[in-house]
Amino acid sequence: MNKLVLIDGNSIAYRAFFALPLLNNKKGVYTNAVYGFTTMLLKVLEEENPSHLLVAFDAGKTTFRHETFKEYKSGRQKTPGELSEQLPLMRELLEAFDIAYTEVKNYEADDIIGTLASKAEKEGWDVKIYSGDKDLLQLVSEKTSVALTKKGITNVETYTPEAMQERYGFEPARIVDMKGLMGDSSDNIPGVPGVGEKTALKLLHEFGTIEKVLDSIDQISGKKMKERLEENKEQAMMSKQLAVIETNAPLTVTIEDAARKGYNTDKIIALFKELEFESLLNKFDTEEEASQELEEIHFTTVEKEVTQEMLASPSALIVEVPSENYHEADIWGISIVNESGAYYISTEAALASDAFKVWAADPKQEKYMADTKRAVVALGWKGIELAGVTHDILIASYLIDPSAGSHQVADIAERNAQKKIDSDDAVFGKGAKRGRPDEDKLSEHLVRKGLAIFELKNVLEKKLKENEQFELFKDLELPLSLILGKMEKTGITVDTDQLKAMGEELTGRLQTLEKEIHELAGTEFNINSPKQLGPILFEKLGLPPLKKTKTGYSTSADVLEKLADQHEIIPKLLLYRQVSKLQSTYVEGLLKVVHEDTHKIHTMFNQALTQTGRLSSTEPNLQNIPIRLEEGRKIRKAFTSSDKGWSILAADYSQIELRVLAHIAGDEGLLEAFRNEMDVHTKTAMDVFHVKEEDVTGNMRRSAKAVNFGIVYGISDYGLSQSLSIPRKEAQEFIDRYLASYPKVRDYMDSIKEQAREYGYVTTLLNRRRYLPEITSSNFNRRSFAERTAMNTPIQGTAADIIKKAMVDVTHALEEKQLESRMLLQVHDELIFEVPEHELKEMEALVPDVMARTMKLDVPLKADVSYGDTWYDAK
DNA sequence: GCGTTCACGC
DNA sequence: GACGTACGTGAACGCA
Repeated sequence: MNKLVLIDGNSIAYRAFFALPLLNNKKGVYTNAVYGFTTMLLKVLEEENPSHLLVAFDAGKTTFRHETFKEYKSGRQKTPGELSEQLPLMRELLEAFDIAYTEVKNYEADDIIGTLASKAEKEGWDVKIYSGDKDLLQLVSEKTSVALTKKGITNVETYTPEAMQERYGFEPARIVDMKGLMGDSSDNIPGVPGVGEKTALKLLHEFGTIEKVLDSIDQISGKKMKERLEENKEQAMMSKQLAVIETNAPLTVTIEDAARKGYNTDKIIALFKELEFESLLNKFDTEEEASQELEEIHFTTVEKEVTQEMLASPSALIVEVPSENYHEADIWGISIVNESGAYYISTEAALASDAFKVWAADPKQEKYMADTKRAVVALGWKGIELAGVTHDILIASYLIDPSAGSHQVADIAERNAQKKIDSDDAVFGKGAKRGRPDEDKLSEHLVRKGLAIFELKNVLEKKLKENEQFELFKDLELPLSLILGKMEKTGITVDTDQLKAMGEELTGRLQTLEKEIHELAGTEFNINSPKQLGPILFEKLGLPPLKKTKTGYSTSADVLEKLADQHEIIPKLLLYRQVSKLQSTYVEGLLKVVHEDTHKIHTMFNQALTQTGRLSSTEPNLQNIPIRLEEGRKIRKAFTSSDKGWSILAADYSQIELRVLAHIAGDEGLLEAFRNEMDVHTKTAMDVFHVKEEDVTGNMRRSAKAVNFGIVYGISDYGLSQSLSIPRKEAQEFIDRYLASYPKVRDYMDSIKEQAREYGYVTTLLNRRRYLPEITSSNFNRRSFAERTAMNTPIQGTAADIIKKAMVDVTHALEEKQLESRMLLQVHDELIFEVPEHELKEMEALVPDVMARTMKLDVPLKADVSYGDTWYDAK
């Protein structure tokens, strides 16, 4: 059976354009709409596998509809230039795919689709239409279905006559009646003023068609509504007429012209390459990838003895640790590149060589690396010291542009030197397929990476200096990477018996809760599945669904909390969620990663990931161990010191972000609060609500705290309204009052946005940089997000700068004073140590002092400190 | 394997 | 009208 797919080209392009960030290729050509259109096209080809396929485009500005109504589509914002320049590219793409497309003067894409669909139906074909425009729904029939884009581009909702009935309660042809009543502001179709979707549906359900509605005006309730309908009879009829899709447009193409042909892979690859659609290329470019374009290289393979000649300074050094987790990990091989040559050294040869070990540990022997921490930790586990690293391209690349998705050698090379080398994934395979390649392939790849580093070092160093980021790189991030490596390798001791005991208790409670919940629900189901839980709460038990997700009902905690007193099951569900989170993520999750013999956990800090300069922590994440609820906080009892008689000491910055804000903005009110060591949320409440300290109520302080939180994290009025459960308008009022109270903060917010628009990026106190290309976006949401980011990043990023510097300073202080205490963790504004008893008093004074003095701001920095036997007790 | 939903921290 | 709202990581589910 023939199957014709018709795509509304302009509509899909429009959707794609707004759904995706403004991508462009190296030549500066915008590609996001073409990209989105392409992904949609590929999905259609794969899922529908149609025998016939055609893309319809709108032609020109005027259509036959303008004869009926000359204002048709007037007032519509003109298509952004960034989008219109992509339309020709879409045609190029369709030609490469050898897919039919057409446009017809005086007609819209809708009419072409309507005409072809009607012809195909008459031939008995199946038809499917893809668009973002609801008008097309009038074409739905037993033979024709319409897929409307929902969210993004490839996420569609398909309408059949049954689905129409379910959604609208009427047959497809009534869509035009609905539009006749409602109008359509985007097409400038007037309809009947005051009638929206709800009223239109009500009227149509009652009377059937627009004509019948207008014939029965006297039966309609509401004086105002009667008047409106009476006054706008003609306008309504005209609006309906405008909405009707022409199914007999004069076409030059026939449905047979839409027959699919095989496409030309070479053309597609060439176009994808030009547009830089890397991810899509893989689908077509299976064989070609290989090393054919790579430059020729020469190197020496060392299986036995490492000679002095190979160990020059400076050298690029690759220590290949291929597994994601580098603790106690295999090293596949080593390469060294320097003035004397390029060498691949087998791991065995290197580790057996005293010369190599001495060179590696010699701080005077300069090394350039990519991901120093990975190598330092992996070598550290094998008892080999590494020092003298003076450049790390991973860190340099991250500082130059944290938003660059990958900082792998191959990607850095491509971005910064147009130098082509294979990615690790291409050489080693990824996921389940990853494995050690044969020795020739491995050695060549490692040497290529070494050569790339040797070249890239100069390029990146130059960029860092241009950006005034060289000090940030050299004095902060590079030393920090070694410090982090040491912390990771040291690890933190976990009392597994304690964890296991907690696990058993939690299991018991979960079983009881599960039984109770099933009884209250009257049926057994998987409580962990929102998909199963939703229908039970909102259908079976009849609770009101307050929020929806794209796949069904939302059952998140904030929804459940609002329903807490409506059904006994709700508090039990909330408790179940809380307990099962503790069980799965924290008890079971942590036990899985505790080292059997040492009882230690070794996390990995990612130093080159966040857009703000913060660290992140994985396998496990030790930056989100529970603290707010007592129940969860007990997990911290399992984190202990590694030696008897030692303590866990924690020091955390007090309100570091707000202090940074006070400093950057120079706002007297805020500065005063900190200089006088006031409770900053109370102070904010006083200033925002214009009351005396003693008149600040709990609620005022709570609101003030939420606003401060919002300022620190850059949330929107929407975000604030969510956190305070108040209408968005009130949230906006809070923000306005805040800014009125702190005028210098308002000035800062304005000037930082201006700076972002002018330079395209914002910076922190230590010149960390974040680019914000969307600050000039014509899309409100994109632009707003970029603006909030512009305001927030200097605050959060400077706070990150400060604690990172404190870590370097503390490390130096520990060395200088020859203390045995060890730094174990960083949690954004907090440092955790293990401390022997005889150093406790000294550390208690030293750490907060170093933290406070690490940077001089216009406000004092303050750190609080505490200690105890476990992390729990350090409170 | 991958996307979605939920929940933890700052 | 689009559209989705601070940043991260991880677990479980359910689809492919």
